[in-house]
Amino acid sequence: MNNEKTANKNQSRSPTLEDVARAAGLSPMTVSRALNNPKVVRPATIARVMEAVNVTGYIPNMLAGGLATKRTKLIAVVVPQINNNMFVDTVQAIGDELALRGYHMLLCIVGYTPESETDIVATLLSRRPDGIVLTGIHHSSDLKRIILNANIPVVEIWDMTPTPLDMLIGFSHDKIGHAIGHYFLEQGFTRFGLICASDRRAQVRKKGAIDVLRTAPGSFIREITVPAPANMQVGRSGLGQLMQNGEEYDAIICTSDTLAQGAIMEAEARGMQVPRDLKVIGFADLNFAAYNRPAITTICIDKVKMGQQAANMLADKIEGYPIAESVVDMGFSLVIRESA
Amino acid sequence: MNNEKTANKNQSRSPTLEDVARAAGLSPMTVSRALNNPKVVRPATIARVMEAVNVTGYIPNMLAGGLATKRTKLIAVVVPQINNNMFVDTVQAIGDELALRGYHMLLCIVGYTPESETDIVATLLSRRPDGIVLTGIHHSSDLKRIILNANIPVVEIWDMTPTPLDMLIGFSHDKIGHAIGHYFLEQGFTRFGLICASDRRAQVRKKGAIDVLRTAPGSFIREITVPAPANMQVGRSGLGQLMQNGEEYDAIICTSDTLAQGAIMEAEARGMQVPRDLKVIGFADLNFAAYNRPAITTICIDKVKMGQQAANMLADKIEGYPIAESVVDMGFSLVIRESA
DNA sequence: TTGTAAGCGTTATCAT
DNA sequence: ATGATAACGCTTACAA
Repeated sequence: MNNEKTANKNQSRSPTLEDVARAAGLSPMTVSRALNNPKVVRPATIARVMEAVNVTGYIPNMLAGGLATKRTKLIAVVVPQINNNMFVDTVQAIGDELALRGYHMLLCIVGYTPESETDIVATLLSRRPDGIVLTGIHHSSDLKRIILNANIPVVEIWDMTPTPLDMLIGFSHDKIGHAIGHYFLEQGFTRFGLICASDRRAQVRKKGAIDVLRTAPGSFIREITVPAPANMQVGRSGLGQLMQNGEEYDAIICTSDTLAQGAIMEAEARGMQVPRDLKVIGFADLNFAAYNRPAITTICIDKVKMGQQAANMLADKIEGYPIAESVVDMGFSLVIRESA
Repeated sequence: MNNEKTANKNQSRSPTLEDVARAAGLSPMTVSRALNNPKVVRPATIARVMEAVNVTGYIPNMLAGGLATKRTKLIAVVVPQINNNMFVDTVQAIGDELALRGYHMLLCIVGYTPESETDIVATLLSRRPDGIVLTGIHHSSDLKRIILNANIPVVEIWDMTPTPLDMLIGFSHDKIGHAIGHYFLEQGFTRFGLICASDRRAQVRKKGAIDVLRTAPGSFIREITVPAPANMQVGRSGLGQLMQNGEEYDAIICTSDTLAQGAIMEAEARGMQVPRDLKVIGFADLNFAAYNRPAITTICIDKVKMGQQAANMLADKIEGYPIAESVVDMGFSLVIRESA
């Protein structure tokens, strides 16, 4: 009996290709082909393999597979946060779209000021993902080095630059700031308060707005930075600080809808009415913006589409399809509701 | 010159332990130890290794490592959705806590009615995660079989049963239903409408409430089921349907805050005022509930704590620490605000 | 403290 | 159409 290897193999060790092969009376290689490249194996053989797979309860080991093929069907996704409504739609869209394409999503939530984005990405790369999604375009040179060294497709999202690491889909925070500035200037306002999160992209939006607002003769501009991630409480105290010396404003520009919501609350707590006494504008068109009282005027970006396209750009590149545009500016739209 | 292997190795192939070993003049095994079990190697040797790691730009290959050790430092997380505010706090908490413990999170978003949860989990298991988080306690027998076969720790969340697959942290939907029922009965109401999502857990909450409401003499109860995932629009039309024949209600019970928000809007659109003319209660204490007008009375569960504990139970079990309680009922609290 | 050899479970490649 | 063999990059177990 030459089955010393067969003996005591029915442990809790999970079945391997070899176990399936033995059960089917085939070689492991044939089983592998039946599973991954069925068109090159005889239908009858495939049936035997499937039977054996069911009998054994075989589940492939993608660690071994990935090691051999250098393809993991894994995409790493790096975002600052998901529970503040900013990125969650995009993340879900990425996950959904990747699933359709047969990929899994390794999600890494790093906060707004990761001690070391480089180290985080390095551990992610140790899983040998087939591609990676990065939020934003500002990365350390170390990060750039290791990621280019990894030689995998990258999509940066939520920002805009003509020179991404690899591919990019996003929008221009600077242009958004300009649009907000012009919107208020056209209405003849001159006194502006800005509540800005201590987040690099938020600051660009703020700067863009200020650049425009400054062009108005006799304009009064006061800005304040609050810690990221933004929440309503921080928005309230932001407006409080802007008004602490009795300053009066025509309009308050907030770098997120969450801040805007807080600012509106604070304004009302101080006996003002929005928009009658004060205009407030937010950013991102978060899920509550349309239903707030007053409904929040804001900048809308298509977060779902951004996620879908990011996922597909990655999958396309991984699979060798041509990429029509590797830098995509999705644009944005001003959604005028009640608050401004 | 015995370096035929050394030659033409400076390709774009990413460096391996062997490359580092060669650069450091050590064996691969020593490099491995220096990296993973430094206390058994001489400090001077460690320094040489670190130097070589920097020079080569080495990033470990966890596929190979996991294949050898059968430990992946990967946790699979399965949730229905993240962009409806229901599960996102828990998911973020799981991810954050896992990161602290040195694990990565493989996130799988499956919707409320996955065609085949079993297949989805099977592909997840092919990554050989060290543990898995499942939302809910109702699984097919196939699913149970493959997951028990995989022989890894499992935590089920967001529900309650004395007999989980392995570990469990959640709360009782039935008890929540009861609590809501009693809350309204105590106020002497008799006419109830229920808007329930077509989601198994929501239906249990609904049933729990009805069981209590029925005990009131002369009670009038009307229920309606709306498709999951719930959104505000669906809540609006839900109330519309409940009232389409001119029925009048004292209170509307919604299986989520989102539905409640929609029901409130519809009530107001019909000229009613909440809570004066109609009470509305929701579920989950989603982020907007406290700030809605009127603020939504709801059931609060500690979603963050649930995620943290789920992550830690898993990591503890994986790492061999004892688990104090493998079934944790987190309870819930009734948050009385304005809407009911 | 460091090194050697074998094996983890796949697939690429070459034979048959 | 199927099989044998050698990687893939790491760690376990043992030896030195």
